[in-house]
Amino acid sequence: MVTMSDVAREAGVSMMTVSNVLTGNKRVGEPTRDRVLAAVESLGYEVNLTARHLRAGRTDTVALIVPSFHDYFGEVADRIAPLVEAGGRHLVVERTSADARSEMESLSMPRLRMYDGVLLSVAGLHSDELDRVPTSTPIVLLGEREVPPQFDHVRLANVEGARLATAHLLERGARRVLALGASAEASVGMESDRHAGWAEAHRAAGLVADERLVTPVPDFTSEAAYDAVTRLLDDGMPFDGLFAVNDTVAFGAVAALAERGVRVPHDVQLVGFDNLGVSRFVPPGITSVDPGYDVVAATAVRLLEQRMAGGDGPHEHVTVPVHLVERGSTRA
Amino acid sequence: MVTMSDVAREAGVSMMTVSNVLTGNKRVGEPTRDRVLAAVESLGYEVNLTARHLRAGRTDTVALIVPSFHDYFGEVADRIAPLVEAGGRHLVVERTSADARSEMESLSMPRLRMYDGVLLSVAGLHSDELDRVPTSTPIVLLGEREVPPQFDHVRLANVEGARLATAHLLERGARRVLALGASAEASVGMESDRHAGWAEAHRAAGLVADERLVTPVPDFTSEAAYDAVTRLLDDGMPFDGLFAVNDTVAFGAVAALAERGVRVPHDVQLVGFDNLGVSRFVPPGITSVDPGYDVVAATAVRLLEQRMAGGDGPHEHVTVPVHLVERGSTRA
DNA sequence: TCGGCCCGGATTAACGATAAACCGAGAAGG
DNA sequence: CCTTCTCGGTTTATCGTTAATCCGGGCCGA
Repeated sequence: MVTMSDVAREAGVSMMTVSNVLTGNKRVGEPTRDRVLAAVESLGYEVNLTARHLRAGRTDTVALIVPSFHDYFGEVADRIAPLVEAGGRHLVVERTSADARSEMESLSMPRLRMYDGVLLSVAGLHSDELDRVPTSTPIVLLGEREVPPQFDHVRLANVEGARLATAHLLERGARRVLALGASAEASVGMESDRHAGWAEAHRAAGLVADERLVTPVPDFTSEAAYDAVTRLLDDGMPFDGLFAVNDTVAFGAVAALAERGVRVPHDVQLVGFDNLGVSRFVPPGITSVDPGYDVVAATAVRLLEQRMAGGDGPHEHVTVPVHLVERGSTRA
Repeated sequence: MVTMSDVAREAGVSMMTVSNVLTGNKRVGEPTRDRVLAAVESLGYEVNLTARHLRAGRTDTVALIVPSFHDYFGEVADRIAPLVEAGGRHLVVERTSADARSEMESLSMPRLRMYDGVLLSVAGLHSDELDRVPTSTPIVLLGEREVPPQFDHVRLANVEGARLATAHLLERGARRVLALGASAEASVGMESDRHAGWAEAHRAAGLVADERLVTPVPDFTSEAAYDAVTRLLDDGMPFDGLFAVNDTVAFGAVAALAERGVRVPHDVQLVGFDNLGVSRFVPPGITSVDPGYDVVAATAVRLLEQRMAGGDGPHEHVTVPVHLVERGSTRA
């Protein structure tokens, strides 16, 4: 492997001069620079980033750690990447399994220290587990779980989004609104927040929410949602509105309804959450709560860059506003 | 920052002993090990991976480089991750923009050298550009473009898949099959291969493919597909079958057809390609060519691990077989 | 009883780069 | 004419690990 000292010898200069030419950290005379570049070219030299990182103490790299590359996380990742690059850093994405053990492992200090900063999408971890995550590397948390105060945190307006969605259904005349994937029991997190919003919308409309309409969806997959809705239809459970806690769940519901001949929005109106790219194209177009991806991404990156720049102000906990995007799955 | 030498001092041993305890590379006596571990614990020491990498010459990390985190690439990434982990290495995902400049940059030797191996999904690069990519790091290419022979390469049976899809449509009675997103002109790559399969199926059935049914879709987005199909319908272009070069494109088509009141599969039968997770749930269920994600992932990882293990056999160019998954968008 | 070996551990020497200090020579300034 | 800069470059000292070697002593077989 050709090293910087080979280049230095070839060009008849010191290693520092080669380094300076390559990084541009100090001025180097024109003729010398040319000799160095020629030597680099002829030897095919490429800097060893690992060595640079060790010496410089920076990696110029930010990690985004997500539970999967799908759906919501894919959308977020695609938006975060250019922002990080704009800050002159490189983005890499790592995946945790959704389970806490592996998530904890991804958070092992050795790995985190490889990055100048980390955006961590918290899926499986509880607040007290996060408490033990070391904080010497700047970290910004994303996601709907409760987190300890010593982290910056970006979350969605979950309760508000669910309320918007449900209120929209009620306004359009739905009276029995399924809360698909929601849960009153989950101690804290997306599913309980969205349950709360669902309930709140009912109260605000002077209606009583029927808790029997709260239907769990294991792992929030389309498959599980499909199964759950199919079972409800077979059991004859009456409903004329459906709030899905996310669009992935909504897709399963749409398929189940279509197969049973239940028309959307004629018989059942439906609203999802996340406004995935594909949701607009799933007939009849899924009305969905848009999480403001660009704002989520921009906020997360801004917070992280503040920390990486050495900012040590109080930790921010930002709730990003959401808005409803109306499509064909609810009546005009 | 607490280093290994701090631990060594605290435990009253040499740094090498600490290193050996931590890596397990050499046997260390029970009492000594305990003292070391106690010191590690009490000081909160964590190994510096950057330093380890520099010294050891390995990073135990594999990079998967993809054009975006969406769709096909998300599916592949989710399957590759566990396989790489199973090999005792860590996976990170990097994104290139689809454009060649940025893709070339991601391929800069310095970055590639940070990894023990690289899985590169080739989107924007031409064969002669790839020719200039240095090969000192083991690389396996994924994707449908033509690639130079000095790389291992995993691709799909594109022509065969397109043929399968089109033949299925013809068999089910379709006579004017749109080739949405295909192109006879693209010198080489996914869109021309799939065009070839479309044409081949017609020949095999003794039919003449009407080239006017070949409709380009810029960037292969759902939006562009929606626009293209809408325009065709408005122009009164007759067709009763639709082969979409991928499911993302198919989604756009489905939405356009639904909005214009064209029934699937009654008026137009439709087949996609990629069999994305959501395709099953988009009413009426998208018949799609399944690329055998698990095989793609397993093959790519196997080839890469062979190279990383020092294998220097001839470079393999594997074409993964595909199969058709029938759903409601084509007749039974 | 003695040479050879194994074991647990310490010493030495990098891995490949950069920060910081240093230095000679010409230019600028008083 | 001497001091003080600035410029262009070199020297020195690590960054935090681990591979390779070395070493003392107990144990073994002959």
